Amino acid sequence: MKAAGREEKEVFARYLARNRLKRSEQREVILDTFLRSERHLSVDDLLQLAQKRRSDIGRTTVYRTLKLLQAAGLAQELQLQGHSRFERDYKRKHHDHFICNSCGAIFEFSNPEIERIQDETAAGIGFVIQGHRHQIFGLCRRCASRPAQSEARR
Amino acid sequence: MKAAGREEKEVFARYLARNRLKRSEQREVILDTFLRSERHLSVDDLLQLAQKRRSDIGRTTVYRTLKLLQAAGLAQELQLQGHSRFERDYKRKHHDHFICNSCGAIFEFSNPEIERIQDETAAGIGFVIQGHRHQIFGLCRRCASRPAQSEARR
DNA sequence: GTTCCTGCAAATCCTTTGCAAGTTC
DNA sequence: GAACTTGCAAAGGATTTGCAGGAAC
Repeated sequence: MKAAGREEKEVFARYLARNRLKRSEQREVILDTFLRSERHLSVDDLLQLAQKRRSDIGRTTVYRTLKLLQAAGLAQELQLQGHSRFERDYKRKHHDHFICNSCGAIFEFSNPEIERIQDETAAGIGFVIQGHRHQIFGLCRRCASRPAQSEARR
Repeated sequence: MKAAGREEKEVFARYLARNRLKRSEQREVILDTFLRSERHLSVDDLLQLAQKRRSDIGRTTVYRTLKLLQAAGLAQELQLQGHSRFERDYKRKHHDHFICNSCGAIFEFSNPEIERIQDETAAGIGFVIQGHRHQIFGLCRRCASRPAQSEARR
């Protein structure tokens, strides 16, 4: 696989150009790593994966690059309980999350009905929606069926 | 007003007894302050209000007491963007929140339809719901109507 | 008296910032 | 060469923990 997220890379390049920022190998490695991962990555996950490819990448750069990716509309931050995770955001339709308290797995879901009700409720009180966060915690099928076993990995 | 949350105070007393914990004036002041406030308090809000009544109450004690209140089912933590706020939880029906990005105001709402859809969606993937968080960010009616004015207070 | 509480200071955890050296344009 | 990046170390902010003295039971 060579073209992992070609479109996103172009978007990023344009974003950098538009803001008179420079490309760098670190940024490219981080973005490519981010795009190749399907999971919902924590900063540490991303740092470790990126370091496999270029061991001198610093945590600071990962933080900074993630900020850029968010600004460019490529990544979205998921603020969970104590920490954050990041997921791809480019051309993805809006969705919410189920999060397993036991194994940490994250499942996405979306429901237009819920969105509609939200919009209507907001309109009812004159509230202008700019964003929202809808997370459902509990046990995934696997963890629910094998009760008191492994604890969270977080 | 004398009986602010009499029921909750009893619940707390029972919680302490059941866990072989002791009562203290600090805990009582903090709980009473918490119960008298209608707002969604931050730790600092609560600390300041409590200190008006007993100036030597420490921030640490507020944190610790809030933990107890949550364990006793009296308070619930609302994890917002960077910080947390706490609201009463005893015998309150479940609800979600609209949060104004500009003035920080918090409005509650609840909608059984949304809950139902959540439950059904969860059932569909064998997910056992233990809790959820549904927050909608944006501008409240007041802030939406007077555009670029005051910034968040947070 | 024993056990629990409290406040302070120190320690954590996660994230951001200052800065000197290295890169990109 | 000017402007931007990087990694490190230090700084921040929120919350937790260790501990000695004080209160509750």
